[in-house]
Amino acid sequence: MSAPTRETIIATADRLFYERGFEATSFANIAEKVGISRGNFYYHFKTKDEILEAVILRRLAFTQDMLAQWQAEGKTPVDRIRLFIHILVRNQTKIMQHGCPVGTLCSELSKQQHPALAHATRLFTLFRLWLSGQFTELGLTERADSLAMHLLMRSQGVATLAQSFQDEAFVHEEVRLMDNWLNDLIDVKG
Amino acid sequence: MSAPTRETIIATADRLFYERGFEATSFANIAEKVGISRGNFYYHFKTKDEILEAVILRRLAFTQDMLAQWQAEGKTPVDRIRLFIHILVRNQTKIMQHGCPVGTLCSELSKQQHPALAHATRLFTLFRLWLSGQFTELGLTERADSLAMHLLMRSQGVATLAQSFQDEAFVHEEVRLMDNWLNDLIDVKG
DNA sequence: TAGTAATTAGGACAATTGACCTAATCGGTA
DNA sequence: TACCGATTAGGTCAATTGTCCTAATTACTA
Repeated sequence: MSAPTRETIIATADRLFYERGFEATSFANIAEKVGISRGNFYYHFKTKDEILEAVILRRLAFTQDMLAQWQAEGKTPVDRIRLFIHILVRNQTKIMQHGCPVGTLCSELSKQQHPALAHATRLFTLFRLWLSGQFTELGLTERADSLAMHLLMRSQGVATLAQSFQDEAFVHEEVRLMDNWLNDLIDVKG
Repeated sequence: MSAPTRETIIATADRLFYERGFEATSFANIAEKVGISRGNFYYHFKTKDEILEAVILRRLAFTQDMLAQWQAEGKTPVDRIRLFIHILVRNQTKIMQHGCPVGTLCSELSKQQHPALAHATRLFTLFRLWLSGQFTELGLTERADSLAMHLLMRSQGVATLAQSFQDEAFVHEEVRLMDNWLNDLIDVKG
């Protein structure tokens, strides 16, 4: 199996699924962007679900790498949680254009009642468990999972409204509120 | 023009767009559900964008009616804001199945760079202005719009995660937190 | 060099899409 | 009754979809 070609296909599909959505992206679209024939494409992936599966696996791997990097980069749990919060600012342009890669994919798969929804939700779970670990480390063991879900919820809400309203100031304001929320959380604790 | 047929088509399209998404719903799907021929359908709506426009207008009208009813039903601004918060519980089943009707539509139209996105966003704006009015009435004039966006953001986030995780308890917990948030807001003020 | 497996290209397939057309039928009016 | 516009049904159109097949080409090995 030719790793480069296959990897290029997955990377391109990943980008197109994010920018246009899964259903709206066709085999022809991907093949064209990659610069190969549809026949060649079919040699690597028999069905559309198969390429979707590969894209999700790729995203899972990339997400795990990113979380591992945050784990090394942030000196304290609070620093690390802030790294999560600030993806909204770092990826602001893309989020305002296409929303959150995880949220929009899950939403689409859910509507289509697609069996891969469970796999896609695993992406959320990665963040959930990682965030929950940070809160546990802060001594908020019992509330850790709820707090993780709460932060996930807020980032999803910001992404959705940012995509609709195209309002840059709103994103910054909500990120500021999340920072304050985090500060209050450790103030009360300490 | 036959109002009943046309209205039935719009209502059916509205439901299908919500359940399956706009792109994933075809003329044939709608016509079949309504029980008319595709030719008849085309008599009422020339293009797919035309039926989308009609659906958005219908939703705008229904939303305005709902907000007017809340305005009459809630005795205080706080009561009215709570009516908004608790749609998450009242429509929980549908939200867990298909997400928020407004958020998922805007998200899809944004990905397709569909010109009707601006119209769909008007749905958000209706809620935004109405909520902002309630906060203003509470004396929080300067922060009113930010607070409105904040509540919209939270309801969107809850809807997205509820759709992905299918977690009923999470929805109730976040609604409780929103209630507390509202209480704190008026405590600080008073 | 010869041969074999991996890879690629190009086309074909049935099904479905949005769009369009024409003929039939309906309802109310003159 | 005769007429006419409003409504409906059914069929057609080119384009695109996911899927599949076969032949050519490449890369590697004996």
